[in-house]
Amino acid sequence: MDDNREVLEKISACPVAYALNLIGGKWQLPIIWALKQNVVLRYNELKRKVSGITNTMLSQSLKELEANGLIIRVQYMEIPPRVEYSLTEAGKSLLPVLDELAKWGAEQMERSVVVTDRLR
Amino acid sequence: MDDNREVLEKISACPVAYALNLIGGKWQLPIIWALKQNVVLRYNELKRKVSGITNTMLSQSLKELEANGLIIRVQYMEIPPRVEYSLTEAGKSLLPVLDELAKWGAEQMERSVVVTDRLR
DNA sequence: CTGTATCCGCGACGATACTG
DNA sequence: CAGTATCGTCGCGGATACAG
Repeated sequence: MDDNREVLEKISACPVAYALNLIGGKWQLPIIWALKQNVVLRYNELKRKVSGITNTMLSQSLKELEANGLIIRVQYMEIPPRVEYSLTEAGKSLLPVLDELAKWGAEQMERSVVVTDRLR
Repeated sequence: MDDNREVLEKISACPVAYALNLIGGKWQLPIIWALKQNVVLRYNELKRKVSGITNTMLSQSLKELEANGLIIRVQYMEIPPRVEYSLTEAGKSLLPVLDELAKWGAEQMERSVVVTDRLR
């Protein structure tokens, strides 16, 4: 808990770092993107929409996003099980920012056709 | 070169991914942030401003940023050597977006004081 | 002063199998 | 259907030494 405070103080220095902490992971944005288009998605639907993601990563990323208050997980007590994911208000509030970033990205794409790389 | 096209098409699907490709590295934003404050910085000045960065990473990140057209490297033929880094127009055009992201990050910080984590 | 070269540890991530 | 458990690998990034 004291560790946490230290870390927080470090991050406080830069809200951007904090933001990247929430959505900087490899799959966070793809997931949010999918939820933007579809509003509500089940686990397997997400797995299909977010191309290339594995169970491990999807499950883990969803947990992080939920813990950070960006998505909501609703579980129905049925058989077979059904779980639905959607964006919280906080999650939705990110969308305009994402659009800004996308706009900038698009501008950059026009400028230089060559990617230097860092494609994980 | 054909590889590159393939990759580009993949990234084209999402300008955000393209953007993160340019500035999603661990040190890209800290470096840009430093250059925002100081306009022009020498190698060792950057190393001091960007706390925690190593030679390997600074050098590498600078190369990527330059190759992507976000910063300019000016080398003076003197002894001892002097090299100055600064933002290009493209680099500066990122700053408003960064501010937006920072604003969002700040909002999120207020909402939840607890970081779930993903602190690289 | 401004980097490059080398070596290496560790954590992110993936594949696969399995469970409630 | 919706995940968890386990294990392996891969490469990012750090430390250190050295070069122009």
